[in-house]
Amino acid sequence: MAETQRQRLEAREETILAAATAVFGESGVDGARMAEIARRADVAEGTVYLYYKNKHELLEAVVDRFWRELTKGAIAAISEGANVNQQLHELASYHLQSLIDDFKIVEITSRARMRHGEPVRQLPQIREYVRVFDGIMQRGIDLREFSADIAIWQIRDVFYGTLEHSARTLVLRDQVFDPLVIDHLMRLFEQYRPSLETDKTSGLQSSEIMQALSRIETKLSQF
Amino acid sequence: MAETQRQRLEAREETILAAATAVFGESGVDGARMAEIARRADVAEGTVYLYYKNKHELLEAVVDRFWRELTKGAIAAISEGANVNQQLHELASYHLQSLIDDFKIVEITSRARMRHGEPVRQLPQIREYVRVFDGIMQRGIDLREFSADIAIWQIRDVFYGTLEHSARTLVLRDQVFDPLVIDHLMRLFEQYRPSLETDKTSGLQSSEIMQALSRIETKLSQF
Amino acid sequence: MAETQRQRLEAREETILAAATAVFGESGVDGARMAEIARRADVAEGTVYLYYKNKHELLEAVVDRFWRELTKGAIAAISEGANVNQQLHELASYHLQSLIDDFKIVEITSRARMRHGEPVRQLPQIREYVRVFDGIMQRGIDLREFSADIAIWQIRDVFYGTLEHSARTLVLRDQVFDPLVIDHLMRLFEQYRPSLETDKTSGLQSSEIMQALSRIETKLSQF
Amino acid sequence: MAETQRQRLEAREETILAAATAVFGESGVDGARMAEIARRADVAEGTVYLYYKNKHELLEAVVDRFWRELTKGAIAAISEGANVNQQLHELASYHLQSLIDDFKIVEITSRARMRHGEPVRQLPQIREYVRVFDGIMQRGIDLREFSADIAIWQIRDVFYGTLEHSARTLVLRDQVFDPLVIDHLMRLFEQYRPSLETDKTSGLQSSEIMQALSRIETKLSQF
DNA sequence: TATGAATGAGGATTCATTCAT
DNA sequence: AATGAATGAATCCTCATTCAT
Repeated sequence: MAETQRQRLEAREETILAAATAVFGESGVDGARMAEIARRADVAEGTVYLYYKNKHELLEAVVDRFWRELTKGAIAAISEGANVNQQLHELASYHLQSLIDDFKIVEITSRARMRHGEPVRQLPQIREYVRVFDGIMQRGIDLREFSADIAIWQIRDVFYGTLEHSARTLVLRDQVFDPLVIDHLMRLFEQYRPSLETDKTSGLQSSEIMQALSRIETKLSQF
Repeated sequence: MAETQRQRLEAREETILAAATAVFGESGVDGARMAEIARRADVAEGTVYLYYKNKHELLEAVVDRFWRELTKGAIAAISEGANVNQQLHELASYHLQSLIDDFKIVEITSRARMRHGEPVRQLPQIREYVRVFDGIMQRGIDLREFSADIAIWQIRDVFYGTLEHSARTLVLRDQVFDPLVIDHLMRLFEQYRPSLETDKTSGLQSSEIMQALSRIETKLSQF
Repeated sequence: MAETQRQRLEAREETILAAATAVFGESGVDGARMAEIARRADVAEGTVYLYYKNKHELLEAVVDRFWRELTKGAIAAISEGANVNQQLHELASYHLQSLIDDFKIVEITSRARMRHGEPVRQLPQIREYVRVFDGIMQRGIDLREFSADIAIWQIRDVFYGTLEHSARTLVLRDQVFDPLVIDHLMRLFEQYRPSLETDKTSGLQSSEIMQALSRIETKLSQF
Repeated sequence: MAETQRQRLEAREETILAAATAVFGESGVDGARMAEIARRADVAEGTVYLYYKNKHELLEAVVDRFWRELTKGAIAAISEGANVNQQLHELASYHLQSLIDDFKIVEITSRARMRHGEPVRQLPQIREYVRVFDGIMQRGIDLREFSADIAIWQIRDVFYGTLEHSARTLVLRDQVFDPLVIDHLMRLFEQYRPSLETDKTSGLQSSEIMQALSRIETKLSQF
């Protein structure tokens, strides 16, 4: 009984959060109406305030949930056994698709960072999400797939920056996911690989090619 | 006399625009109060409406001016005689610094794109600004400093995306211009240089092989 | 309970409507302030908008109610069994008194007819009110108390026109109901009674001759 | 020169008045914009205030002019030598047509009567206009064309009330001048004629018929 | 006398939040 | 816990009027 009761509450909270996410996404922070959120969640206006103190806290919850879900999805999207390159490819694809789907929420995120008009450094959920990328990169370095002297934070800016900008471009043009974007980005990452002597002398036996082939094998082994 | 009169009007319009830019930048579109803008421009509220029909048109004017000025500044920042690499370096530095200074206006730009709630494809001023980058890249290709087979739009996403993301990171951490960001970005662009001699000797160029492999991977990932 | 709740809402709506009627009556449409209406109804400004979408809809409701009540009152004022003359007398008295009491609302009525700046032909409530007069007149014709060849719409203009003009005159002079006005109007209506016996004996009825002459005059005046 | 100067000023005043009349007529008192009036008069906004202290005084001037012109027109419309009936016919026709043309100004008249929110008894210009009707009626009494025991003010209410109401009806239905309205009204006035013995005994030799014939003769003599 | 840019008070309307039921 | 009617502060915009030129 108590269990059922609690479950009902949690389900309702989730319903409200989903409705809020949709409305914030469609109308932006200031365009979103608490009444509309309540209507979509099929609860009374006052009920929303039983779960969230005010509009800003609801926004925070929406943003929080969004990045948590994004993190969960990212982890799920990555093939555990795959090599670093493959994983980056998967993460990039997942990120680009997510941005295309929910660009508005990402834009809104900066608003949730505000506390009394002053910006808060960084949301912990985003830190968590970023950690997925960082983990892959670090593993790449550990596995000598990436040079040890790269600065992950710089590459991170390239990775997420490029994907965000690409997503915005695509969304503005009503276009959908474009694999070329991912391919181009991944090719860029070749630069971060450690330079091997063999690389420079031979044309075909380069490690790049070997790596690409290994990724393809990995992929094939998944069927 | 008539000249003086007109100049006074233009000066006043500029004052209002500057005040609006500041207030929009500090408070965002919906947070900005017309009364505050008027106060800062030291005019009556009604006066603002003599120059701009409503808040949204004022916003459009602000955004328009911002990108126009940005374009002017970018062109001025680029050394005409310099080589392509140097020009890109200059543009990147200028762009990063501008973003750090006026990040909010960039964020706000998307709001100015709205017409009757519906988004407009692209603002002509931004197209103009982007053309500066495209021009340099095209010149790079023409001068054989870049491979002829690169897609400028993809590189553009990397360039602007990385700088925007870096700027946001820096701003969030209250940091200032970091030359490392530029250096890293420029090193990344080495990749777009034409293949080296060794590549040209082997019948099948490694980059072509890489591209073919990439296409295969893409295809595979779609299953 | 639910009954009580609904009653409370209806009572409140009525209170607002009454307050609005008073304020519109005193200050005219544009002179009326929503804040003043709310104050008189003893509700918050926002509350008015829960019941009426905007000022114009409130005005429409006020006008609608006025004419409905007028119709109700007119029907109540007429002695059902009385002869046509008596009924007309009662209606005229009731109408004159109503106009003296609420002249401003009648004047305002034309404003409620506006939709998007364009006038609407006729309000259904007024049509309903006018039907009371038309009914009596028709009954008078049926009962041979009035000639069959009268045009009700013309007599209607005389009836309401005279009463309205008289009411305006009285109100302007701060005077009250004057039974002379009614008596005079009723005496005028004698004219619409069927021709007397003497008329019926002559082959060509004098009224017919008069009508023919009148048509000739009309024709002549058009040159 | 001084003459020319004064004429120029008077012409300008007249232009402004004409523009104001048009705008007040189209948009009503509160709907009328001083800027629009100035625009139509082809003067600057401030110039209007050189001629009229404020909007209300301009309104008063407009109404004043309207009724003055109406009086002038009415006097011109009446055939000096004609008999009373004919003159009433002419006045009624002129009044109905004027109302159809400028109904809005008549409605607006009541607004010009306001002084500090309190209504003023009656405008002198209207008194003047009404005198035209009264004069004809008095002459009718003097010439024994009307009974001596009628009350002119009561008949006046019938006359103007009927015409105003008819005009409103016609305007609302987008119709034009309808001679039937005048005919009906004039026939109603037969009632005010002194009752003659001969009237009641003979069917055809009634004074009414004679009078109508005399009106026709009058009319014909005008060609 | 004429101009028209500038003023700023005023008002309709919205909507986040509260609270009696 | 849930409701939704009520609140009223807050804000964009209009426009009659003024006044420096």
